[in-house]
Amino acid sequence: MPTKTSSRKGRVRDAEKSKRAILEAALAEFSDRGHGAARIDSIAKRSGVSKPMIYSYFGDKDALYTAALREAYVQIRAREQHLDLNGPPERDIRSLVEFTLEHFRTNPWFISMLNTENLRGGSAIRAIEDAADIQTPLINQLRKILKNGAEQGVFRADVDAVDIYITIASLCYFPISNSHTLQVVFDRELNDEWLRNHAQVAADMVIGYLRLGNQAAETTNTKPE
Amino acid sequence: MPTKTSSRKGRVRDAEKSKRAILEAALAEFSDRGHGAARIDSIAKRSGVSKPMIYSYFGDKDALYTAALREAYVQIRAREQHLDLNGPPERDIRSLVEFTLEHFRTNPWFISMLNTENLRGGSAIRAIEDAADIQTPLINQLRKILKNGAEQGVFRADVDAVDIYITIASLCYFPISNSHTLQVVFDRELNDEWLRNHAQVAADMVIGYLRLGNQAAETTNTKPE
Amino acid sequence: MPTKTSSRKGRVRDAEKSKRAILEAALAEFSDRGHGAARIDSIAKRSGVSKPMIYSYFGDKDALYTAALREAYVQIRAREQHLDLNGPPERDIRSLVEFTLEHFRTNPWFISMLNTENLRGGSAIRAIEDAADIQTPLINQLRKILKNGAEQGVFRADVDAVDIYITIASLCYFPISNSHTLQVVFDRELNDEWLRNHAQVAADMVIGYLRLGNQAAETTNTKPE
Amino acid sequence: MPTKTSSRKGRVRDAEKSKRAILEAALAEFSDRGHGAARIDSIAKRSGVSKPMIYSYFGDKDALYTAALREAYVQIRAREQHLDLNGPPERDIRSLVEFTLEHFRTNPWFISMLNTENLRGGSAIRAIEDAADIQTPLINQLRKILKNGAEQGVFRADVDAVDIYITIASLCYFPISNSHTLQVVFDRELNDEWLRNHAQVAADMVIGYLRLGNQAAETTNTKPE
DNA sequence: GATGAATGAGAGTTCATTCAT
DNA sequence: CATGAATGAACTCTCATTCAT
Repeated sequence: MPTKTSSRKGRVRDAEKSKRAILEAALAEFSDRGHGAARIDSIAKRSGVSKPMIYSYFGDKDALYTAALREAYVQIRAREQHLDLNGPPERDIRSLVEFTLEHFRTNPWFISMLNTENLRGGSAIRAIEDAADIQTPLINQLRKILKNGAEQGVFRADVDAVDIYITIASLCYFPISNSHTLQVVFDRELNDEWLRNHAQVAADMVIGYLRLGNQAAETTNTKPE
Repeated sequence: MPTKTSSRKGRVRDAEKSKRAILEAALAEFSDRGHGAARIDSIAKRSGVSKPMIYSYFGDKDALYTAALREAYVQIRAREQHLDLNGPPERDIRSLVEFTLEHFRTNPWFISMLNTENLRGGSAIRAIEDAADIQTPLINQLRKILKNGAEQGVFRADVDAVDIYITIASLCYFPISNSHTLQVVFDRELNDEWLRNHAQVAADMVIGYLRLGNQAAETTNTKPE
Repeated sequence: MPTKTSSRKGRVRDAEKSKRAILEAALAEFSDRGHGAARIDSIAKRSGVSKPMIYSYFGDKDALYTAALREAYVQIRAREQHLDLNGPPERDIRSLVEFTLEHFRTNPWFISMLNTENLRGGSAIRAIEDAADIQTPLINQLRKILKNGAEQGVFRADVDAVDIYITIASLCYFPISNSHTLQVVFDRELNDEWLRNHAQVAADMVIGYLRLGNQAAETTNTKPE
Repeated sequence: MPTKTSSRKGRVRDAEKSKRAILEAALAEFSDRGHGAARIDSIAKRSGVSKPMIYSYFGDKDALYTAALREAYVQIRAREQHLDLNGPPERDIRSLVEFTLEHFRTNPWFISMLNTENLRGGSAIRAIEDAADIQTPLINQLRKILKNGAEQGVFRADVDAVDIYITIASLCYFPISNSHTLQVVFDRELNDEWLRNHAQVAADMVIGYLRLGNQAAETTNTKPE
């Protein structure tokens, strides 16, 4: 990684630096405005790099969008690396839920990118070769917690980490991703306080479900006669 | 192509018919492709109405989009009218969750519209005057169930219907709205079977949370010291 | 063919008229500058029709180019309709040669289009469905003359009209199509006088070849031992 | 990739080598794609020389094109040097025609360059100072043959070598340069066999014209009364 | 009132050419 | 010198919107 100093006038002449600048600008632009409304011109301005460089480095708008989507996962993963949970299992689940919600709350561009991509049918994520490798580390943390909980006899053992992660993500993602419509339709402010409280509700739900002896779950997980 | 009558009432009905056709075409187009990629031309073709008519009836693209968003709520509300729950509260919650998930699964255009609108910052939904009035009837059903449950002593009484509805919606919405990315990142198919099972898990969670004597909730709903 | 009168300001609002204007402008532009250097903007200006109409009517630049190429053949064919030869066969051949050269000389855009197309590998002409139908009427005239000549015993009977036409076209086309390079390389002006004389030389050559009893031709048409 | 020597001569030779590489790449590119579609980038890649070098050596695209056009003549002249005819005049004319057609057939880039240049109006060829000096040696061969033929009494003496050369070139050039359109319009394959036969027809025509006592020529080479 | 015809404004993309190391 | 990095200018093509019959 050669750290060439940048020349006067802001023109970089350092391919790696320019690529990074473009990628970050693209991520910002695509998450701000979505794929359709994003403008290559705007990405050029945001990044301080001219349009032809963007095309030279990334190909076309779709390829740049795909790269930005990948970058969204890469960045979110990096931010998740700091989490390390070592408390009692129930405590850890609660922390994980809190972290997840806070994570989404403070990185709304990630939600934007995911929503944009899902609206577009997932073609870009499917084009990312290492997409499965890129999956959030949260899932690994969760796996560990569930294992510990089961070994300690506080959690049931018949649950799948991915399934549980999806419920946690659901509870943390939706109120943020859909806050605009929810606030208008329910005439209620989903502010930080509400979200903090919601995290506790979500944690309660998940923990309640994970506990052993939750007879409701056991009897109803199969369709009632 | 019904012969246009020249009577005043005939004209009026024709205008209404055109408006409806446009609205439905717009809803289809906007939910299919999002706001940015939606084409007025395509809406004209889908509806069989000429573009100038569209402009004369609705103003411009944004206004048409707003009307289509409103129409999305109106249609989804209509589809929800059929639900009427009268069983025991826990059973009713489960049915409500099942219905909600099924509802989202079979009306993906609604999810598309909501995601599109939230990505755009909610300006359109805020421009809909009667947005609060068109809120989903599900919330009313839920209110009734919670009241019954509390009166019958099976549910706690300190919960808010909107809050609970949001958790239900979260659990039912996210795995569908984000299915493309989830499937790739977790390399797992979120097919109908998975969703059916997920509905049970979601119901278990919500019911577990609503039950009286849920100690986890009691001890953790307040911030830890 | 509705001949709607044009409105003020030159805006035509007559699809057929606009199409014709575009086609003629395109033919002029493509023959003036070749495919690569032709500008849609310029065609818009030449035709008095806006760019979007061009795209709406013809698709894209390549399709427009193909249409212009076809138009070149159509127009040249129309101009050739006037020729009707009824003299003695030798006289008719000479007239045909003179006409052909004059034809190329006064319609240089046709040569430009053909050269452009051949440089491009012929993809457009192959895309024209009725290209074979469009072939120059000169060939039919020639066929008639050759038949008469053979019947009257002045021409040999073993020649093919297409082959002969190609030699006539060669002799008439090349000195015009390549006049720029020829003039510089041979430092000689290929002006109208030269061309007029050249037509006689060409006619002499062809007639000489067609005559019966041309022993040289007979003995050499097969490779010598 | 020969190690560059640091000696003066080595440098010079490297520069020459680069120039040659560029010239050949440019000739290939310009004849492959025409002036408009030729890419400096592609020439850089083909030649293995960087773009700034190309500009430093040749100036700009047009200058490079001009140099490539000159190179085309130089190369074609070199290839023509091998021809040396010493047979009887009629035989030599036939050989010259055969050689010319074969020459065009096997060096289609030359035809491409000439057509491109003529489409562009000849500005580049006029800018080549020594263009008249690089004229094809074929003309000199022809001059010699005509002189011999006249002296031996087999050819008329009143013909001009350039004029005759142009007719020969016409007959050999056109069926190759225009093969794409001819094949489609006449639905006939102008393959190597056809071309071989065509060379004999062409030779017959020219020889017939050159022979003494060609009465048709005598009576018609002057304007008819 | 209804619509085919029309376009201004702007988007993505390309390429000859130059900069700066 | 030699070259990877960079861009201004221009081109093709699109689309929301309006005109004129």
